[in-house]
Amino acid sequence: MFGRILRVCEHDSFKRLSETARGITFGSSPHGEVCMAWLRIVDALKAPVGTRVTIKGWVRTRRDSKAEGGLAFIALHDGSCFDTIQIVVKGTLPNFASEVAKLTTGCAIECDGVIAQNPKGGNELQCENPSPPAGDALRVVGWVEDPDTYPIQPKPHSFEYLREQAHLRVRTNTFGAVARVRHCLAMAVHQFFHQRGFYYVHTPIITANDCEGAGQMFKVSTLDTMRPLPRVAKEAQSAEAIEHCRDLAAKANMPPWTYGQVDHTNDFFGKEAHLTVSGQLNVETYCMAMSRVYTFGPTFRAENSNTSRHLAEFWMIEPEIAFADLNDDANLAEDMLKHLFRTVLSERADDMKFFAERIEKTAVSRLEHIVEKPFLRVTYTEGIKILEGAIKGGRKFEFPVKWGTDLQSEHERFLTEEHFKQPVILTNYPKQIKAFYMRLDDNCEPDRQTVRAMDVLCPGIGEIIGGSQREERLDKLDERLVEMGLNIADYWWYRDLRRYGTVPHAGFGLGFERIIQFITGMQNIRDVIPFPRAPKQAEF
RNA sequence: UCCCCGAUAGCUCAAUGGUAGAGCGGCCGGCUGUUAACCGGCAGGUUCUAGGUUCGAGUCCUAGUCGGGGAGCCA
Repeated sequence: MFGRILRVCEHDSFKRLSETARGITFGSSPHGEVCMAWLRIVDALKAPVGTRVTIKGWVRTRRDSKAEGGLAFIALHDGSCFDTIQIVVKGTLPNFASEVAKLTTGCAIECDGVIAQNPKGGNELQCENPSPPAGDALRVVGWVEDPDTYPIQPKPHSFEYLREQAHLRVRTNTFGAVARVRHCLAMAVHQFFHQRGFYYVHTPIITANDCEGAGQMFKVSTLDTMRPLPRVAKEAQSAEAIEHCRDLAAKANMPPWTYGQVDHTNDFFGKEAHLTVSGQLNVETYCMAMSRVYTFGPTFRAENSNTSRHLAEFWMIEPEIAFADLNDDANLAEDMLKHLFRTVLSERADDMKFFAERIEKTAVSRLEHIVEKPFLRVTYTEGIKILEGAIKGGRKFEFPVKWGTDLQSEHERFLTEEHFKQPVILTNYPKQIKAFYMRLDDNCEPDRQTVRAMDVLCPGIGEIIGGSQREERLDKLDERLVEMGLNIADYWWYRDLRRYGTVPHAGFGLGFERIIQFITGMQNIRDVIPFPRAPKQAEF
């Protein structure tokens, strides 16, 4: 009767249905029975014509026709792919006038029907009651209570507006596509490292190191800072007075002030604690035993940054490789980026096609272009020469170009967007503008000392990766700590790595949201993370 | 944090200091295997907040809040 039907017959288990639907095979049932399987839309769009299935999802649009005694066309999405499936509902359904005709954008429905060929090509679902009838073929699972004020309409919304509707914006095609691409990339990151023998290390989110030194940190404390602070007046500070103050504070779970400073001895960790700004220092310890490791987790920066490329909470990927130098590090970064690009092009072709059509014309073509040829590698010093040459040629920059100073955004963008027009790995920066743990280059001119650092610059985004070979020599590391005014004692366990079996090693940090931005062409970083955290922004 | 721009119907935007408008969406009707459908009608407003200038402020001034772009910090 139905030509081809599902071989499997599942009814009520969400999990079993989903698993079954993935590996479903189609063909004639030996018993001729009618089976109703819940298919995700991605599978329904590929199912053979005549297959009888159930589909569940949310209405994107509904249009009506008076033809054939009344028809309703519903575009349904369920997140399984970019495309919606069209449900064609016959006017003969008992609940057609009472329910189907009243469906609006956002309603949740499930419908039974038969896969059919759409006159314009592709699959659609003919929703009709089975014979004999066994309940309504289209069932409304959840109504939209007031269609007039439902925030997501079937029309282009501004990203700024949708940011204020972050709990609903994933129902739009853009944010659905971003969510699938984000997932695809996260899986591809793990796949890339796993295939190359890296171990995934869960570095801590809370840290009591005050030595991370990468900008402003969020404080983590259980002290009740809402209460008045017992404090000892400067002129009355005696040992007894301070002790008394500490007692009071300990009993009240308050942060006592002594000598004008918060005393954290009563705090949860007994010392000042923060949210991590990087897993690098911790993951280096695992690198010195496991050889190839990486972290992939949330990272927090309390900087008051209001830009399209910064978040207060973002996800960072930080590999660390032992017995390796800066060149190995750059190779790893290049291989990883190319793996991510290839994976997203093949696994999320539907979403990438959308980004290329509606968000950024070159979204697909530039990735295809990039994976085909090696990244350029240029030293900082060569980069400066190129910039100086451009200035001589009449190019104007707001900031001066001078060896020994950090490159400004405009300089980086000039190199990657105008001069090379492709990703560039810039290496060997002057030591005074880089972190203490980066390895000093050998054989430098005395007044032009550089470190084995690298930045990967991409058109449109700027710096997407920052990395370096680490200083593995204890004496050199200590010199750098002192030079930068850091307290050597605070770094005791990090220094131990250089005392016990030290080896050359290297690593980098990749901002996960920035790579998603680069791939999708989404201009604001707040639109590539589900619930962005930024200054004055933590509503959801 | 600094510089610039903005805030008007559910959404996107108009409106010379002088009666608050359109498109989309919603509702009603027409047409239609439609698919960002189309055609007609209806409803929908404390013009971000608080002050000020003016006979009169959506419009000008001051402050604030929020949003956007750029910069710094970085990933």
